[in-house]
Amino acid sequence: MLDHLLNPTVKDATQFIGRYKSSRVIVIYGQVEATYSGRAAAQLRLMPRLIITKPDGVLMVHEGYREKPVIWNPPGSQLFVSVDGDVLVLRSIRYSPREYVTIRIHKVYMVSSMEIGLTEDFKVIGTEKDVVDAIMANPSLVEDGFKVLSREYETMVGSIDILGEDKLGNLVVVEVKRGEASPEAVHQLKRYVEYIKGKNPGRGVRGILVATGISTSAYRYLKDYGLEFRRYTHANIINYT
Amino acid sequence: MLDHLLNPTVKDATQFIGRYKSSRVIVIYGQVEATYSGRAAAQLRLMPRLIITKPDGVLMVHEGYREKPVIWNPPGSQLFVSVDGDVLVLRSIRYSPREYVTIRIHKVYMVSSMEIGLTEDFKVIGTEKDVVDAIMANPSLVEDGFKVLSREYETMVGSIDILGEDKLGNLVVVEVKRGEASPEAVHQLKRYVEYIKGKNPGRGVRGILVATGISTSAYRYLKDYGLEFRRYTHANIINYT
DNA sequence: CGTGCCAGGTGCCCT
DNA sequence: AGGGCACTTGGCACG
Repeated sequence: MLDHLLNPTVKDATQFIGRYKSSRVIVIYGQVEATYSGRAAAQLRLMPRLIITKPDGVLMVHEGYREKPVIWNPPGSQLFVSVDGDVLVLRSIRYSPREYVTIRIHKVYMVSSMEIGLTEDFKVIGTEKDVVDAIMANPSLVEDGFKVLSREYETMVGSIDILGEDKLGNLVVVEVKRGEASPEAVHQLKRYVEYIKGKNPGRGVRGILVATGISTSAYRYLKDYGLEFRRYTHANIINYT
Repeated sequence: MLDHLLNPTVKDATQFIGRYKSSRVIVIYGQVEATYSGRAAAQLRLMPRLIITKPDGVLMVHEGYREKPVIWNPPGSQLFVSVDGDVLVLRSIRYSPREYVTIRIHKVYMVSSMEIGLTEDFKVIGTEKDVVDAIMANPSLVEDGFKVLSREYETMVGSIDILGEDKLGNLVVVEVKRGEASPEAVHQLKRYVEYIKGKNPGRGVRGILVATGISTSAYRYLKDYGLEFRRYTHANIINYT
């Protein structure tokens, strides 16, 4: 199930990788230099690093710190293994946009591989969708008397999370953020409100930002624009998901 | 330099991880279940997976596909190792925001570790900063006769990449994007232009979006708003970085 | 396949 | 520590 080679020859390592690269996750500890070129470009000098490949084409070069790889190609890339003298060479091509990663491994300390699956039904709880779902099920989470007219209402300037109506008959644009609302979210809401106002002359239009919190600067914009904020907590929505 | 254990006992694996967790990268192949809770929540049932820890506190649970870990905690988190019967337990705490990852490893196929450094002077070429640098060095990249007045000009609605003046004395707001410009970039530029117009009544104010390309919808907004687009290619700027 | 947008985004720089 | 923003953003759903 788990296969590995310690201090393999270049030839053995090449064979190992060739055998498993399209069906398994492969982990390589090695003395590595690497380059990336495409939309941008970067270069890494020789140093011990960790290489990971996955059967979907993922290629990552990890260093000793940080969560993200320092150089990578995403799923859908194609991996080629070859030998250049004493150096094991991995080349990865991403096709759209065109991006190249070349890894030269001067010394392989270990290469290992195991078949690893994918959690098909993986689900994160507490996403924006969950919040919108909860509001759809219980509109009063926005405010008393709120009625939903439409979800994901498409406009020329983007799609509105929820378009509704308050108890006085005003149109209400609701923008939902799953976390701390940023100024960008306020600008977004303002755009929607202006669009709806333009489409419904003479009718009252309000904008409500629903989020777990809001930054001070975002709150300032919000007030300047005459928009409103409604805080929710996980506890508010958990009963409706 | 490289250390590893094959099919270790829980006790040995625990010792191994405890010994290296604050100084080295550790890779574990194992039969794993995991939970995450914090701003959101998620759960993984027992399955073979790949665990990686780094001395800066990074903890990642990788599956057989995708570039990103399915569950993780970022740098700055703290890792605790313990044993629960026959199960190796990794608990990770991120402090701000408070988030918990718990990994239960029912079978360790292999645990390995190596000291890996960090490329201190790592530099990506072709970022937005590079483009702005190039314009600062050669303002005519924006247009003939363009003069820079200020970089990162701070306004109430965000910071303007470059504020300048054209040969006719109009103020020019320049927004730089390193890739394909999205509608969001156009809205951003529009905000800045409106702000500058408000601050400089009676003065001509233009807005120019500088990017390698622009999406069709973004271009429509741009034209609607009376803004301008200036394409650049990597070749344009490479001489000035 | 591009287009749009959320994400537990992460990382970087600044206050 | 928190704010603001770029990112080779990645990932997903949808036209």
